[in-house]
Amino acid sequence: MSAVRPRATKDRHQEILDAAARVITERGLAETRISDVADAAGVSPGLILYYFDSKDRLLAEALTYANDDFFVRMSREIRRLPTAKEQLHRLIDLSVPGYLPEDSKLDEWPLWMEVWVRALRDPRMAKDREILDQRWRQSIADIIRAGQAAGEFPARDADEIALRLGSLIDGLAIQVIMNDSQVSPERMQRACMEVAAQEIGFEL
Amino acid sequence: MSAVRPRATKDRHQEILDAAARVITERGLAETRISDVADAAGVSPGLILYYFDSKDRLLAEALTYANDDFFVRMSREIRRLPTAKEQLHRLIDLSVPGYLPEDSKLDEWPLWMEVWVRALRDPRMAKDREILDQRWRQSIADIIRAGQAAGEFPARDADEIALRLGSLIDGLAIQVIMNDSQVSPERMQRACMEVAAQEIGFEL
DNA sequence: CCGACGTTTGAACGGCCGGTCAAGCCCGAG
DNA sequence: CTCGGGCTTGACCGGCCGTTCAAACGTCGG
Repeated sequence: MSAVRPRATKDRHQEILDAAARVITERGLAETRISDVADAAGVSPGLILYYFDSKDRLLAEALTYANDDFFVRMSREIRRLPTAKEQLHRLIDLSVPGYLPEDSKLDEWPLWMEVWVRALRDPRMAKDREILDQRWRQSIADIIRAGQAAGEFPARDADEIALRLGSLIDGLAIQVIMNDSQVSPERMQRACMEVAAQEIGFEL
Repeated sequence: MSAVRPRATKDRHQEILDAAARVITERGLAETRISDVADAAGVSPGLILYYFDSKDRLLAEALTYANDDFFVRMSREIRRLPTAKEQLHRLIDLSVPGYLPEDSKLDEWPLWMEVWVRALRDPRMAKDREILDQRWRQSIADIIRAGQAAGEFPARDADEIALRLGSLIDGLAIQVIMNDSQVSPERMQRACMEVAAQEIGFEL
């Protein structure tokens, strides 16, 4: 049946991408071998190269795929919440590494950092990174604008605030992920909420 | 003469570390080969391993060495300025990639990002990173405290502000370094100064 | 039951690169 | 001038890993 083959193929594709993302998360991009991915996916090494042109392409695809996936999940979850303030609160909580009890969800921050490093020299990855980052800022800005339109927040430059808040989250997340003894997840969460309240103009 | 040999040895050591830092900056940690460093230093590949135990050790040392060096240079330059406000201004300007006309000074941000990625799995590097990061926050906090003691700034929690400002700088620098079309060096500089003024409590 | 084709395997190849080493070089001491 | 010991070289080794490939497998259509 020709209708089942393409779907099976697509599944294999994604299975391998998932496995690759998992391996990269735990071993790091530089230490990830094709055979590691094969093991994680439960297939033979040869099959990896049957579905992907090269190791480099596979890893690059895995990085953007995983981050894109995280973003989609976050957006879907946030859209359910009624008020802008709650949405923002949730976005921050989801961004703090280790703050919420993760249900077997791989941490996206290490993958993000690999994207950064790779994007420095890989133009294709640089383009993907910029798109993902713009979406990230955009989604923050959209929440702020929605809150302003609903009268929740006073009128201010949403894009500028989104840039600052998003960058602050990035910078803090780096330290939290490194287990910095001075920057606990709780402290990061609090700092983000306070800055958000102050910049956007709402009460905590 | 036994007094001259140790100095020559130390020079060679540093020459190689410098060369390694340069190579890592332009090729990336993962793509840096021993022979690249040898070429950059103008010596033979064998000599690299005469001075360093292994490639891994060399690269790890080079990363912390270069970042430490940058930090020392920044501190020295800042200490010359008379007021806390000027010091802060200078610190921000120096932190914005590509904002000041660089005089043949290698950009430390790509090296920082390599440190982050490596620190995720290398405990020794993790320790060095935390120390460097603490110094970074500390130096911001010290400037703020000095300004408060001098009556330049109102009394607030200097450590908390330093954490926020430092993290904001990190997060913004990432995007600037990636040549993000929405985040120019000028925009980063302005955002940092405005946040600093607002958080610390001074007029621009 | 057969043939065909997409999928999967794992052995084998080949290049690359970290690390070793024996040999020379340089320079100062005696 | 000669000796000695660090310093430097570059050829070489060995293993690792990305990639290739021929063979096998399984499934579906006829």
